[in-house]
Amino acid sequence: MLLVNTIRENFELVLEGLQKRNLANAEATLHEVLELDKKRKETQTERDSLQAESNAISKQIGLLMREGKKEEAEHIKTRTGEIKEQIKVLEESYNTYEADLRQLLYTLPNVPHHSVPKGKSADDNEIVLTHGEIPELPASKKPHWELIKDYDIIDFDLGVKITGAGFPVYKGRGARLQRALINFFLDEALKAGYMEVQPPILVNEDSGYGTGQLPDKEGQMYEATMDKLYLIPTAEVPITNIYRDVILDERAFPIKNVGYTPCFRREAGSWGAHVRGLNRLHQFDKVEIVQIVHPDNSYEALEEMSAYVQSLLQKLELPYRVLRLCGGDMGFTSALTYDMEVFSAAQERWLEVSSVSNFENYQANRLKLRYKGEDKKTQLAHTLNGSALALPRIVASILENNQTEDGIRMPQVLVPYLGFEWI
RNA sequence: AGAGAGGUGUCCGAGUGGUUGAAGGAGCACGCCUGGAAAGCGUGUAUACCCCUAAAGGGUAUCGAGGGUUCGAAUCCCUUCCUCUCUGCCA
Repeated sequence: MLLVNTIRENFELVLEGLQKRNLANAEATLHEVLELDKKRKETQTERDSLQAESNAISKQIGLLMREGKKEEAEHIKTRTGEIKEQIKVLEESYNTYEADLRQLLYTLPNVPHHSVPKGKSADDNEIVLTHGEIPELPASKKPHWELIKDYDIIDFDLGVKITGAGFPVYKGRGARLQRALINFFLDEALKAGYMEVQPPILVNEDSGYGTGQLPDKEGQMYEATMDKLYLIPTAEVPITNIYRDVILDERAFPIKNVGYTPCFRREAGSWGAHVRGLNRLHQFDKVEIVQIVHPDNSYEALEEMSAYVQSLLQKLELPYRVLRLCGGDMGFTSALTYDMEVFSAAQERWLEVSSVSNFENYQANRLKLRYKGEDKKTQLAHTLNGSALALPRIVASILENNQTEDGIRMPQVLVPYLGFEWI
């Protein structure tokens, strides 16, 4: 959530930023925010002074009662009646202003970093770099959805039987590959200084609001309606919410957490020609990294996270590219996002396997995640997160890129985790 | 799931309607004391919003959350969440 103060003090910058996201009516909305905030303040000032008067009278009554001057006390009481009426009216309009303001702020996405390119869709994303050789595959090359059948390692039909489409069953070496990747990712993160956490994979409403899945995106999440809980779409939700309503000591920075969780996404209406096999699932595994840092260091942290994710891809010997997302393609809450895409050589497509974002204080504002520095002032922290990594597309590209006439070669770095070199 | 107890500031802990943002203690910070430290003494030690601001200062709200009674609520009533103990069930 954007800060009203930021909007007031940097109106032009905020406006420019929102326009980069192609937000309709940005200027009018920002003016409305300031107007509502002004009314809110005026109402509060009025309400508070009446409340102060009322409190003073009550105090006086207390004193009179103690002195036994009952009649005088009764007399003063009559004055409080009308004050209370007025307070009630003001209170109501204050609440309305505040609710409207909040409602409006929820509709405003984060202001993009100045380096974010303009653009409307994924086509306008900027390719920052491309790394690695695209493998030459035998003429008999197959996409992963055929390979998994040939080698009987991932079974979509079984998943349909048990649950439904998009819930595959991993079997044998397929299951072991999953487990190896999870362990590899977690171990690497530990080496990079992250603390491992195992959060719940069901979250409550407050957590949904904290990281911005709610309101408006409940359609993306599976909901346990009886208990009003949501299955997480990403570990970002529970891990970042660990720090909801927290005031950190500045010395605790940087906070680096890593967690493995399954992720659940309804993906309503997003199925099409390009989502065969492992390209899009309702349930998938992901290792997520989260950092909470001092505002001065968040872009440094973003670069560090980007480099870290790239190091994983390099170790897995996968060709990849890094994109800087344009204003039109960036997530609602992000200020700057790098997407990492691996080349899956049989599909001949780039697949997004990680998205690393700096949210600056946008999430922190909703989360009330603050820190206290040497000057004893409490200020909003900056939050970042990234996938490191999402498994299914990594699996897809490993299978496709490493296929040979004799089987599928596993990346060397995974062999100690797998206990085998070939599928 | 049933019965009971309870949720107060960083922590422990008092407080059953009237200058209570909240006694007392611990911790922490700063200062004094000391050769240095401990002890001791002193001062300070929440958050949000608003007013006024150069600074200082002032106001409102917050004692799990929400609502109610009252001139006035940490204290009374209702709803709800959570924790603990016992019983039941169970990986």
